[in-house]
Amino acid sequence: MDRVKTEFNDLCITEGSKMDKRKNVDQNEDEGRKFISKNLEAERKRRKKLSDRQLELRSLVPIITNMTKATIITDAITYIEDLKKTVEELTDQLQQMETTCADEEKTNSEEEDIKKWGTITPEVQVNHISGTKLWIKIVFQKKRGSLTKLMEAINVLGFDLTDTSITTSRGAILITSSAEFAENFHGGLPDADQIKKFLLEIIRSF
Amino acid sequence: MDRVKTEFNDLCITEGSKMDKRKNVDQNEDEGRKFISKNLEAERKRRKKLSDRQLELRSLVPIITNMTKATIITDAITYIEDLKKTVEELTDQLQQMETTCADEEKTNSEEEDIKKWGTITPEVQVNHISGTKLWIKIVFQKKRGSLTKLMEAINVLGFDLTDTSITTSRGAILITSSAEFAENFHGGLPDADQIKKFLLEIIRSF
DNA sequence: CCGAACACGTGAAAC
DNA sequence: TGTTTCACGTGTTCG
Repeated sequence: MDRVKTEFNDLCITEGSKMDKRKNVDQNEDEGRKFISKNLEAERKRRKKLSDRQLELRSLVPIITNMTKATIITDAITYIEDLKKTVEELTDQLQQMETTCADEEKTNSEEEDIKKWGTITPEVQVNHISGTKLWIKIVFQKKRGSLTKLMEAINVLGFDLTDTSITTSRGAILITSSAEFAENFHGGLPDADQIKKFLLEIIRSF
Repeated sequence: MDRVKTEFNDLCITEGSKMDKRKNVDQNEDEGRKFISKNLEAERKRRKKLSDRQLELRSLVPIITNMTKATIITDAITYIEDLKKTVEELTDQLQQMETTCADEEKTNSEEEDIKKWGTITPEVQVNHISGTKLWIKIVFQKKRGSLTKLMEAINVLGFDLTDTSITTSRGAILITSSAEFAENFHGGLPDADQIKKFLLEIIRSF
């Protein structure tokens, strides 16, 4: 693959088109005399250095379409562009990841803040969703049998809890639930505010 | 900064050291005649192309220590190395992120597997921990009022649930809880296996 | 003046 | 064959 080193070290005499601009010509002889340019070796060195650099660059680039000098640079360019692109994509993904995980940790910390309150202020939220469906959130300080009593009370109200989540921590209980009003229950659907007051009364009675 | 374009388009005649290896020399004249090499323009074009490539490469690299050709390539090399490094770091970070988040998602997927069973096989686990403390795990298919009834049953047994976690999903209920036997309850502490059978009976009665 | 960097034209080899 | 790519030596410019 490597080209044969040309051993062409013949002389080269330049001739000006109009004026004789020659500087390093041997004044004594017009005849072909051996003359070496001053910067011959320097130029050789420079060329070698440049060649080495290009070789090094080529070794870094994974895909090489052609060994030629121009294509080496082209491949390097495309490679750099690819790398830039991947870096962008990765940073985007990582940022998304961080934001999502940050949200989760945020809720966690919020919960922990609630836990650290020590004594919980009772809280009841009742939201009417649609038809016989309600969304309930209850927070209260746990006591002996309080959860069972609350369940009984809810059952007395004529509700059934669906998709319930109950979290207890350090003596506090947080309940969020979708509640559905039992159709076969006697009496009409109570008002959301009524339910709220009723539940709050029960919790406070604990 | 740009070097002045040398308008040196003078002719160049090469002279062999011993033998005359000239090929394209005008045979009629030994005197300096205008002679153009065949691939003169081609070479010019090639050089221009190469120069353009290098210019393009230089435009991509952000930090440039020197305008010289060799340093351009060197800077490109260091830039590529930096990009590689950042890509590695980012992939590592992202992998860590994914693994940590994967754990959370794993539990989720496990739950989802449970959800997909469609019909749940009732399951009760009761483990004696210490003294009056038990650990209970209950899985069963939800029905109207089943949760309340279970709570009542547990209350009847003389237990209070502490640190309870109730998860409901697609009609299935999973309860894990630390249960404490009420001291003031009449009768002795039942056997764990007895409790288990009792709870299982209740669940099956739903 | 010297060293570094460059564009140039050229011959030769490779495809 | 011709086209392309390369290394070479050189003149020139700039610091």
